[in-house]
Amino acid sequence: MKKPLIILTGPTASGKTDLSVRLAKRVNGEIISADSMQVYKRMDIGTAKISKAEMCGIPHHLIDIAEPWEEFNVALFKKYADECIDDILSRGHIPVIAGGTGFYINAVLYDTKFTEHQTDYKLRKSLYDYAEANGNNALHEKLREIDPEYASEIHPNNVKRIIRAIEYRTITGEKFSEHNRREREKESPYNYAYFVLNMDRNRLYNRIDSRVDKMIADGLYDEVKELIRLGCNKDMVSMKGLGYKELISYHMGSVSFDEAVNTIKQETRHFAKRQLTWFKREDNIIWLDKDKKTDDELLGYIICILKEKGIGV
RNA sequence: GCCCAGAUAGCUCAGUUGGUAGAGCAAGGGACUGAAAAUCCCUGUGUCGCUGGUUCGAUUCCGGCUCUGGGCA
Repeated sequence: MKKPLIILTGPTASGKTDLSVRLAKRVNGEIISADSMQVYKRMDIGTAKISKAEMCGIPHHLIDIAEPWEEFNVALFKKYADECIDDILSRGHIPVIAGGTGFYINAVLYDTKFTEHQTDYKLRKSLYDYAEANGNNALHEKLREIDPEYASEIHPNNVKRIIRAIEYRTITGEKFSEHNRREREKESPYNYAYFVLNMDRNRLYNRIDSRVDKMIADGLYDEVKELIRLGCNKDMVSMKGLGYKELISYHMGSVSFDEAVNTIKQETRHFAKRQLTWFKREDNIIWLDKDKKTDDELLGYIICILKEKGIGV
């Protein structure tokens, strides 16, 4: 008997948070956030983090679990999420994954196996320097020597990925392509329903623009200044978040305030598009069209599907 | 009113010594398995302002017109 799991996601600003709370209430569920930025404390405004009041008493997990200067990644997320799911099920509730990081969702949904090892920053740096000095193609060649399969899949300019593949091979002795193929073949251990919110592109973009304006009005810059005061800098993963990196640039004087805000809007629109690309290639997605249905109707539709699949309810 | 400079892809512009055009950005599409709000890849036909003329052929040269900047009165 597979464990039940509900996933509710969608591009940024599509209205996930609201609907997820209503859904959790309805099915006696608890929410696990799958959001690579909401895991960080002190980053509330820029990540559109849900407030205590908005939670309406529904337990939310994996929010505010790391400091912005701490390391966080998909492997840690997967470990914590697994623990949360077991805990929630053991108490007789249904786990509801809500959040926009498709990569994190997949890790849990397909039970991706992450080996026990630490990131090798020294190796990463030396490989990065190698690419700087000899060109991306030279680094790509290095990968081809140890893992020709992955090398032919990955573009020579995708230095970050190439470095990871070399790092993986160096640390584990296994080819990255082997690992990927093995994990891709996996079937989900869950009896799941994977819902993705979507709406007209222009409407989504307008919502993004006005949400960014609201973040600014709500004091996003003060939040960023406080993070800088605490020692955060642009090289930290947390500070690569939308809204943070741009306002750090403004704070350092490299762009005007208006330019920074416009860049946040632009980059967030690009991000939403990338999220949709991710969801589109997933199997078994159930699309929720916000243009054609109200949230009440969508909720009814979701419940209907959950009943069919025998999940909760 | 006169003079000058523009008018080319959604935007900013390049270009064609006359053979119907191309960059950046935007937009669209895609990849992704320990940085993922990251990283990376692919996609450029548009009455070349309108209208006459020269020419085998004009977006390109010439004239007129319209509009937009700037200058002079």
